[in-house]
Amino acid sequence: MEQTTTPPSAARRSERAHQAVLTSAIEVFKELGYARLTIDAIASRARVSKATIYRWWPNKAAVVMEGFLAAVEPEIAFPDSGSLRRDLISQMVALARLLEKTRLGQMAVSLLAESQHDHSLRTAFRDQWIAPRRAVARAVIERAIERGEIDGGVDVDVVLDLLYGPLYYRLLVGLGPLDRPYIDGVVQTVLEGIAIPGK
Amino acid sequence: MEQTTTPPSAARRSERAHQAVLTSAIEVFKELGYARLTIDAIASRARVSKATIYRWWPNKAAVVMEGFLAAVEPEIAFPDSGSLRRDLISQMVALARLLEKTRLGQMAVSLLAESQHDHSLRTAFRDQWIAPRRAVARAVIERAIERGEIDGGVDVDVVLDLLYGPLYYRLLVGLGPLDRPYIDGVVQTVLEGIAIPGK
Amino acid sequence: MEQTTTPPSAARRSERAHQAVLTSAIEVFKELGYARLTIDAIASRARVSKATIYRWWPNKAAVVMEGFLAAVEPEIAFPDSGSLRRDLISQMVALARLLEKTRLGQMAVSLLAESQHDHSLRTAFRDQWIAPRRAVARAVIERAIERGEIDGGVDVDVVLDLLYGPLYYRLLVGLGPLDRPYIDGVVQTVLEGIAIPGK
Amino acid sequence: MEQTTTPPSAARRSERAHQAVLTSAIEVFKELGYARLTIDAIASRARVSKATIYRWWPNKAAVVMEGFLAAVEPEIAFPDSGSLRRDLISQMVALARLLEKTRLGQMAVSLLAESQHDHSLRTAFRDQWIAPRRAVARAVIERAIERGEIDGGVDVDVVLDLLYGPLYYRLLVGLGPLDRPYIDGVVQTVLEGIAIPGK
DNA sequence: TGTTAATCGAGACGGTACGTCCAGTCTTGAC
DNA sequence: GTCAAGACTGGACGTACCGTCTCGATTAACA
Repeated sequence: MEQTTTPPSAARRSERAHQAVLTSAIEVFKELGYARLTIDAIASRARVSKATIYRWWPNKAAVVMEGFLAAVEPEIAFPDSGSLRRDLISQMVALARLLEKTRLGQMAVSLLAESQHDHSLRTAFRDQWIAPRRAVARAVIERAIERGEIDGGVDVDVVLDLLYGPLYYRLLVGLGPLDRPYIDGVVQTVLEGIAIPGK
Repeated sequence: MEQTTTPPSAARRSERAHQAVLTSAIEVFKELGYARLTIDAIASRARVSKATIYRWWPNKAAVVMEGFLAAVEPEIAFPDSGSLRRDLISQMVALARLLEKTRLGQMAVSLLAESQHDHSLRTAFRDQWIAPRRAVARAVIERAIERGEIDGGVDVDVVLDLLYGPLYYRLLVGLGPLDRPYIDGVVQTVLEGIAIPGK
Repeated sequence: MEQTTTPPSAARRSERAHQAVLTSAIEVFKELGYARLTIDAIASRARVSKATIYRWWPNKAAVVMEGFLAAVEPEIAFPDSGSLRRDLISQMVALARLLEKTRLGQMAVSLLAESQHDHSLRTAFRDQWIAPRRAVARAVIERAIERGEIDGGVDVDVVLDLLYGPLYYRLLVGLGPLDRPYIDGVVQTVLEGIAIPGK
Repeated sequence: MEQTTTPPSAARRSERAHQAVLTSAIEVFKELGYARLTIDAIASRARVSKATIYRWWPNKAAVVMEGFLAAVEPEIAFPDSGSLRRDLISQMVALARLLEKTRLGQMAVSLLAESQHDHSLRTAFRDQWIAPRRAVARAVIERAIERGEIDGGVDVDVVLDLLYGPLYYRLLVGLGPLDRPYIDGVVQTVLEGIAIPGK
C-alpha cells in the first residue's frame, strides 16, 4: 500500500513509530469515530510526535486509510466451492457483515465518504480495498463463464457493480439492513440477468 | 423540507435572509467545493450574519443540503412512455448526467459523503433526494408488473437498489464513467433478471 | 436624573416599564455583577422588550447607573452635630460601609470603572453620585471655617479630595479595608493639616 | 511580572512572539484605546496567531496589563534631594503628568478600571504598578521620620493614600486637572498634617 | 366613544469579537 | 542525527451580546 499513501523516502527510520501510529489510528477511530478523531490524539496515543506523522503521511485521512488497510488486509479469504451463487453469496455476506457490524466497516464507510474530497485517498481506497475484492469475485465469475454457466457476453464490470453497488448504496443512504434475504435477492436477480439466454 | 433541517419557530423568519442563504450556499459551493466552503463565506455573500445562519441551521452541511434540495427540486420530471426500459434508461441517464457532470451532482455526492457523519443529514438526504426519485421509478416498475411485463414476485426495493446502487457506487469509488453503454448494461441485466421466467 | 441619561420625549413613557427596568437592573447586577450582566437579562427579567430599554437609555451602563442612583438616592442623610470631626467621620464611615460591604457599593465601583470608557456616564456619576455627597461635606467644612475652627485659606476642593480620594483609591486598588481606624487616621491627618496654624 | 500575569510553563515560549504581542498591545491601545482594542488586532499587528495569545494570557486585559507594565517599568526614577516636600512633589508631578497627559497614563487608568472586574488583574496592577511607587515614596517618608522632620507616630500607609488617593480620585471622577497648584495643595496639607506637633 | 399614533412585548436581524479547536509546520533539547 | 515534545501560524468554528429593526397588539389622549 506504500505506493499510494506512502513515505517520501521509504527509508523508514522507526518501524516502531510506524506501527504505533497505525495501531493508534485504529484505536482512536474506534473510540471517537472519524469526525472527532485528531492527529494530536493519534500522536499522543502512539507516543510519537506530530512531526513524525506528517513526515510519513500527507494528512489525517491518509493515516486512517493506511491503518484501516493494514488492519483489514488479512481478511480477504474467499472460498472457491464450484458454485457461483454460493461463492458470491458467501463473499457478499462476509462483506456485508464487516461493513454493517464492525468498526472496521465503519472505517471503510468513513473513508469512502472522506475520499470524496481527497483524490489520493480515493485512489488508495479503490486500489487497496475495493479492487482486491473485485478481483477475487471477477475470477469467480470468469470461471463460471468458462464453465458455460453464464452468458459469456456480459460485461463483468457491470456485474460486479450490480453486486457490490447495492450494498454500499443501501448502507450509505440508509435504506435498510444488509441481511441475508436482501443479499439473496440481489444475487438471485443478477444471476437471472446473466444466465445463458436459452437456458 | 423544513421538517428535516428544521427551524426553531418558522414564524417570524425573514424570507429574504432564508433565500439569500440558500442561494449563496449554492454559489459558494460551486466556486469552492464542499471542503473549502465556510459559513462565513455564505454569510457574507448572502449579506446575512453568521448568527442568522446558526439560528436556523445546525451546521454547514444542513445549509448546503437545504440549498441543494431547493435548487434541485424542480427537476424531478419523469416521462411515462409506456416502455419500462425506455423510462428507466431515461431517468437513469438524466440522473447520471446530473451526478457526474453538474455542480448540483457534485453537491449531491458531497452531501451523501458528509451525511455519513451526521444522522439528521442522512435522513434529509434520503427522504428529500433519494426517496422521490425512487418513488417515481417504483411507480414505473409497478405499472410494468400490472401490465404483466415483468415478474410480480420481485422485491421492488431490490430492483431499485440494483438500478441506482451501481450508479452511486461507480461514481463514489471512481470506477469509471456513467455513460450510456454502462447504463444500458445495467438496465439490460436487471430487466433480464426480473423478466417473467418462461417468457 | 433624566437630564443626563435622558429620554426622547418623556411623555408617553410607561412608568411600569421604567420602574421594572431599574429594579431588574439592580437585581441582575446583584446576581451576576456588572461584567456578566446583559441587557437581554434585564429585559426578560423586567418583561420588557430590549427595544424599550434602548428607547430610553443609550446603553447598558446608563441603565445600571440610573438603577443605582434610584436605589441609593434616599440614603444621603447627613447629620449636623456641630463637631466637624464627628460629622466627617460619620459620613465617611457610612460611605465606606456602603462602598465596601453592599451590592450598591459594588455597583458604584463598577460604574466608576465603567465610566472611564464612557464620557456621559462619567458626567452622570460625578454629578449624581459624587457631587451631592461633596456638597454636604463642603457645607460642613464651610460652617467650620465660619466658626473659625479651621484655616479659612484652605482650598475646600483639595480637602474634599483628601477625604474621599483615599477611600476610593484604597478600595479600587485593593490596598486594605476601609475600617474605622483607617478613617480615623485619614480624618485626623487632614484636620491636623487644615487646623488654624497657630492653634 | 511573569509571576502575576503568568505563563503555564514559561519554558519553550517564543521570545519573539512574546515581545511582539506586548509591543503590539501598546501600539493598538495607543491608536484605538482600551474599549476598541481587540485581540485580533493585537495578533495581526504582532504577526502572531490568536491561539498564541490565548495560550499565554487569559484575556485581553492581561495582555494589555503586561504590555503596560513592560513599557512603563523603566520610568520609576526618584530623586532623593534631602527635602521631603521637594521629593514628594517631584514624584507626584511626574506621576500626575504621566497619568493625565500620556497614553501610558491612559492605559493605567483603563487598567485600573478594568481590574475592578478581574481579580488577578487587580493584583497585578497593585503589585506591579502601584506598589513600586509607594515603596519609593515610603522610603522617602521614613527617612524624614528618621531625620525627625515629621511625626514618627503617623501611619505611613495612610500618608501614602493621602498623597496618591486624591490624584487617582480626581482623575477618575473627572473633578479637575492635576496641575501644580493642586499637587502643592495636597502635599502642603498632608505635610502640615504630619508635622511634628509642637513645631 | 371611537380614532389615531406612540409605545409596548416579542424576537429576528446584521455585526463584531470572543475564545476554542485543529491542521499542518517549525523549533528545541535530549538521547 | 533522530525523535518527542510541543509552540507556532492560520483560519474556521460556534457563541454571545450588542444595538437596530419590524411586527402586531395595546393603550391613552384627543376628537
